[in-house]
Amino acid sequence: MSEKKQFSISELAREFDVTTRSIRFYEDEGLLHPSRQGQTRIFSSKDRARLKLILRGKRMGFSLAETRELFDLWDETLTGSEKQLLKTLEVVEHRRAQLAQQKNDIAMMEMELDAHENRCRDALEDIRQRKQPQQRTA
Amino acid sequence: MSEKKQFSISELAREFDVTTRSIRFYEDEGLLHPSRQGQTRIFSSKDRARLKLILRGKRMGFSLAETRELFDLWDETLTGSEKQLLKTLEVVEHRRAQLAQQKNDIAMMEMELDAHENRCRDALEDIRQRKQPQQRTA
DNA sequence: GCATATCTTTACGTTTACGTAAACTTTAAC
DNA sequence: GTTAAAGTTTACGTAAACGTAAAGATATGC
Repeated sequence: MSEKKQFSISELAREFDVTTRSIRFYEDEGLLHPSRQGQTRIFSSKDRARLKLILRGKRMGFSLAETRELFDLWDETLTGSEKQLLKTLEVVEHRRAQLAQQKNDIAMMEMELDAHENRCRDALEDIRQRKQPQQRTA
Repeated sequence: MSEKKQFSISELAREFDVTTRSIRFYEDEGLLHPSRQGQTRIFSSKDRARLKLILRGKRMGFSLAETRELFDLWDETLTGSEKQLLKTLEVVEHRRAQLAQQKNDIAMMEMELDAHENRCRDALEDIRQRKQPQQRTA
């Protein structure tokens, strides 16, 4: 079914454009748990998926600690007590709120980019027509 | 028109829940340019707006350097050469791509949160009914 | 059998974004 | 006139997330 089940550290590094140092660091921090063949790390497709999630988290501005918190919660889901599960639901709600905030932030920023792009194009027009920049109606 | 035009450092710190240290740091890094009354910093409503943007950038995972790049570009728009303006448009496009990626990331994450919340609720049901966790159909 | 490539561990260095403390000035209150 | 509150500069400290270099094991090609 799946494309491949095992990966070397440099394969993953190439695929996701990160250094091997980073991958080893993520393991040290408890975000990845590759198995070993002798001394050499063997990464499963689950590790690969997790690496993808780590990098997505980084793009979203999450710290490694935050991403690890999520990983730990997911892992707990099968074995957790009622109390743990309830706490998980709280964390999930908190993340949702964060995402809502981020969506808002993105929308605002997009509007600003639109506005500034327009100003920029106007300024370009003025330059190209060798006109003095005119006062435009807001 | 505007609510207020001048702010002390601690007023801004309270309003946005940051430390004065951070605000001074942002000034050192060239992100804020308060005027001075003697030795004391006086922040304008423009500074206040910028501080808001800095913090929004942080929520979105931008570094201070990235936010400063935007500020500098905006400031350049009025005085910039054609070449500078064209470069600005490039940067704007790049930011748009980033935002598109982030929106994608957020959508994925929301789906995962949904899935995990459901799993979590199922597990809770099982516990509350003192049943053995059954194999559910995927 | 020796070079090359890929892997390993260990460890110190670096950047970013502040925290924290010390020492001092200025303004307001009593 | 001195105590308290808010401001200042200077400077060392710190956590996160790696970079970078050293020194060595392991396998593969020629």
